[in-house]
Amino acid sequence: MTTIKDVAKAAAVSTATVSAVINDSAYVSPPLRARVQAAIDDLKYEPSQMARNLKKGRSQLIGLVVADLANPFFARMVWAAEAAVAAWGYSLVVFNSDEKPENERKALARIRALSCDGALVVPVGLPAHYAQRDAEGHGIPTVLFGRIVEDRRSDTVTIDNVAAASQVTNYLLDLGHTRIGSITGPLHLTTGRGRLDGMLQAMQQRGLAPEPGHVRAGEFREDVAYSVAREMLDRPDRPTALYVANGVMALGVMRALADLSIPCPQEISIASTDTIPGIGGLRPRLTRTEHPIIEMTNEALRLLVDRIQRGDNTPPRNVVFQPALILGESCAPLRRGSV
Amino acid sequence: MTTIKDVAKAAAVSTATVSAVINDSAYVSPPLRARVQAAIDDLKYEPSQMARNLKKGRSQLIGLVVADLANPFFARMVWAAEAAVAAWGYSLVVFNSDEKPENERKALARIRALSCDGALVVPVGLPAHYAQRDAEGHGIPTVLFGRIVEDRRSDTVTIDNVAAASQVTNYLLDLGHTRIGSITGPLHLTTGRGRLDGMLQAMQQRGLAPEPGHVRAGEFREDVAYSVAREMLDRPDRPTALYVANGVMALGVMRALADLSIPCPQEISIASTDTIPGIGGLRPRLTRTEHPIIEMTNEALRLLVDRIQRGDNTPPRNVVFQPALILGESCAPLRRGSV
DNA sequence: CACACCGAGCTAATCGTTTCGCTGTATTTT
DNA sequence: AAAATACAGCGAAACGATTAGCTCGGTGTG
Repeated sequence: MTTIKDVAKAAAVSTATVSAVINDSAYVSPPLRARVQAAIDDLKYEPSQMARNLKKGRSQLIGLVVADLANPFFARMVWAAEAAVAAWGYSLVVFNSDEKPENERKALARIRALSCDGALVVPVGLPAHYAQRDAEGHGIPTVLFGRIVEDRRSDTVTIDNVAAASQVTNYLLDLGHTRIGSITGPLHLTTGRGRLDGMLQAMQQRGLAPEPGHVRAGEFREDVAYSVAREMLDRPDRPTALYVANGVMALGVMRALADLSIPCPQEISIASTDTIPGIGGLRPRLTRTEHPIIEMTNEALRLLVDRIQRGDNTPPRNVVFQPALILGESCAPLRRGSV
Repeated sequence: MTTIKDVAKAAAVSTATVSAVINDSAYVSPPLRARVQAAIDDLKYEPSQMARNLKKGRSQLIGLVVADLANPFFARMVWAAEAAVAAWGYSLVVFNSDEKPENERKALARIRALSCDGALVVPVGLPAHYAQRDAEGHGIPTVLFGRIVEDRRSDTVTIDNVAAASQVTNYLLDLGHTRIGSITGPLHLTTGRGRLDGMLQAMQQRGLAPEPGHVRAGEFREDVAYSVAREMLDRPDRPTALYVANGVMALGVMRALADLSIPCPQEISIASTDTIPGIGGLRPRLTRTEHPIIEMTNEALRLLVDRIQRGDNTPPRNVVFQPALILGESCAPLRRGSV
């Protein structure tokens, strides 16, 4: 590899001058500058980011830890994040915790070891880890995404899960449904707990409550939702409407309905928070809330870059986004007599 | 941050000894070792990968450049790649070229600047760029994925596109279809060209050829496929069966069918190469080939790590995977009289 | 008893940059 | 004309680690 020294030698100048030329960090007379530039081009010299970063104490790297890369929601987040960090001049190092605290720990350790300038994390739920930013304000700037954990030291960007769920549930209630079931995610996550709570709240406000067997919580996974749905919907006392907590689960439920030959929305109404991008071909189209992943990701990175570049030490900010209800054809008014 | 010097001072030893302890690279007497370890724990010292990498001339980073992060196929590839590189002890830096040569160039430049130890690239098609590995064998080990470009210096991992397409087309032909159309990708890519060729070959072997208006090539995108399909299928002379070149495009076609109220497979048979993971809820289930993304990605990284770790300088290897035909319900035998 | 040898740890050079502070010259100010 | 200021460029010390080579006692051998 050709180094700055080679260039310096070739141009018969000092390395300091070469550095000044490539960084425009000091005045260099035109003729000299030209000579140096010629040497650079000639030797096809490219400065080593590594050495530069070691010296400057930064890495131009941003770590992204998502909870489940197989989930299209997070895949889309990677997409948005890559575009955003590239625009800011950083590169994105991606980690998948797969909902496992142990993996998350490893990822964060790696992020520290690589001296990433910042981290965007979808936490799997154990508060301890994120204390990167310790008491004295040291540590890697971190933004927590999507899920709230007990950490008053990081910025957070989340969605209002309770509102999302109750919005969807209210829609089902407005259609006349009262036997509403739910399939939600892990209750130790705010995305799981909050959505279930929102659903329960909405029903409670109308003096209703779901039947015990109609409330299920599992993992945010297609196959889990599929089996839960098959089991719940195969019984005679099945609900007339079902609230599903996220996009992949909704897909699992639709698959179960197809397999059980239960027509939707004729026999059952399905509504969910979150959806999968690009499945417009799926009929019936899902009634669901849509979450502004891209805006959320951009905002998260804006916060992060703020901290990184401005050494911003103001108290943590917590940005909460609101979901939007999008109507599909997966819900129908309750047919009298089917209760 | 605490450095190796701090630890050395705290333990009253030289930095060499500390280094020996953390790397197990030389014998250190038990008592001294203990003292050093205590100092390390005490100061919560973590060696800086950056400094270490600068010295050792590697970065423990692998760059991944995909052609379209918004495509679930590549999202899944990221998922598989992250897992694989983590298992090998590397971290994954992700780039999206978005099918634009300019972005790809930037990504590769960045990969070089970061001194990534290797690169896995889904090329957008211009051969020049990948000449990282120059004549003298220098440059970053690179594996080209999915698409073939004129570069005899890199390993490649691809799928047999021609076989995939002709397999699918033959299936349609076996069902009696003769008016078969196709919607494929950009013809400058082997994934586009090859699939179209495979389809044409299969027909040719039975003495058939598609009608000119039934052969369309566009981008590998849902919305593009949607509009092409709408246009092609809204006409009276539409084909009785349609071959679609990839998963997202198939989704777009299904959406077009839904919007046009053309029942599938009753009125038209749809078959594709590639599909989208996790859309089992979509009915009818698509008849398609499935591509072993995970195995392909693992294999690609195996090749890459081989080159990196063994400094393997053997001639480039080209691994070609075979797709598997999976039957859904999106195809039906040709109804007599509908030709 | 002198010799070589060995084991345990240290010194210092090195990786490829950036940057502080210096030098020697040229220009301006008094 | 002397003093002050500015300018262009250089030398060398960092950044935080690794590692070749050295030192310095202690042991084993002839």
